[in-house]
Amino acid sequence: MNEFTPVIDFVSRFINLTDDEVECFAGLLRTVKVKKRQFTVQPEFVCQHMHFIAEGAMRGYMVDGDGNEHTIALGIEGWCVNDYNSYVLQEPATFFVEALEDSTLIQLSYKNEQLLYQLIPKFERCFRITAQMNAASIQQRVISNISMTAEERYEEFASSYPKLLQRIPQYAIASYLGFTTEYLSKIRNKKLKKS
Amino acid sequence: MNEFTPVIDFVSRFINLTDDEVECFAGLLRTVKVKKRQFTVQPEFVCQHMHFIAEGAMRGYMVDGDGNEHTIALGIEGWCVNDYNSYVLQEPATFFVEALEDSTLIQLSYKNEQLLYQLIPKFERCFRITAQMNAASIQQRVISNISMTAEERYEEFASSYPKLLQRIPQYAIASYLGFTTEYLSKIRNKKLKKS
DNA sequence: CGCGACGTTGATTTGCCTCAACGATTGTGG
DNA sequence: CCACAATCGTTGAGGCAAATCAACGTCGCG
Repeated sequence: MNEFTPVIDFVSRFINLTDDEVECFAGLLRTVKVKKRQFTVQPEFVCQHMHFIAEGAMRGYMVDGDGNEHTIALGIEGWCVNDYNSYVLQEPATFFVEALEDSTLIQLSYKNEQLLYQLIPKFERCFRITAQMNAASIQQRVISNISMTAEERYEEFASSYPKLLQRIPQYAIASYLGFTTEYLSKIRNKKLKKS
Repeated sequence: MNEFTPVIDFVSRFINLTDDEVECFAGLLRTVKVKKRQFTVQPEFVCQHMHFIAEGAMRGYMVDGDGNEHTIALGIEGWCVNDYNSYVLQEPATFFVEALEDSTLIQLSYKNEQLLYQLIPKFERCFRITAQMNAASIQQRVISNISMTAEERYEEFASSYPKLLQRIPQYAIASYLGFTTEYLSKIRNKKLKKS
């Protein structure tokens, strides 16, 4: 039981690790604390680390030509929020990742990830499975975006992620679901009247 | 050079295989031919295979409560179209995958994929990389959906996938981009007048 | 040939955006 | 510790992008 327990528990859902392997893995990790509003990823900079959220909440978003923000990803404890394109291909990032609260992150550098595959090859398996599950869940989001109205997407979000609904600010949820904060406000208002 | 060359070339972009390994891999593959309008995936049935398109075109789509079709994925030679959720988790599928043309597919069964990981562990790496790239590209689609207008999405699609624009029927493209065929028709009309 | 699949066009409607103004809350410097 | 600003959410009026509905032309195919 140590600072890295959350990640080790997560990984253990996909592969079994010996005590030695756990120690080796932990040796490649680092804990970092970030303050609310601090960035872990910024456009133009190559994303050097995966950040597993041990405590706190993060948000990934882009800013379009009209200055509108669009939330690409949201996450709390147990999730990773990252510009995968940038990290995987080691190219400059195209969007921001920002802390919504003071947070504790467990970071694995790109270099150490490559080292990890050499030292303990079964981690390829672990990250294959998580990447596949991740792809599947993003595909779900595409389906929601193209097939549901704003109100339906809000309903789905509210029932799928009640915890996020409480903790994440409205503007982040609205831009995640693809509409404006004003419209979100109207949806909520409408719901209240119904019940 | 044989029937499986397209897949082997694809895989070789990510990992190096010896001749023995190529032979072993090929032993786990099968070629199937499907006719236009034939399904390779259907709701309620667990998706048992990955299908690499050697020749032809495929389309994944769902039908919503109002009977409207929504295209989730499109693919031609060199792509895979699948219900990843169903395949990865071995759960019943939630949408259809259908041939848009008479097609030749190279299939790898779920069982054989697991076997492959035991026989040649570096395939974990290959599928990790493809899954990560897949996740990154679906994430791009989410960004387009939430940040661009219908017309802009059509423009982006047309310039990114000129080949698909020629080969894929309009109704499939429209429902892929998240609008109606009528509206797509109007966008095209407008473009013609401009030039 | 005749039917079904596919695309087009026009009239009307609507879901959601834009803009603007206004409380409530949080944070910050004097 | 208060004043003032910034952040965040709400409300309303008006506008536009895209949907809906309906009718029609065209092609390919059984």
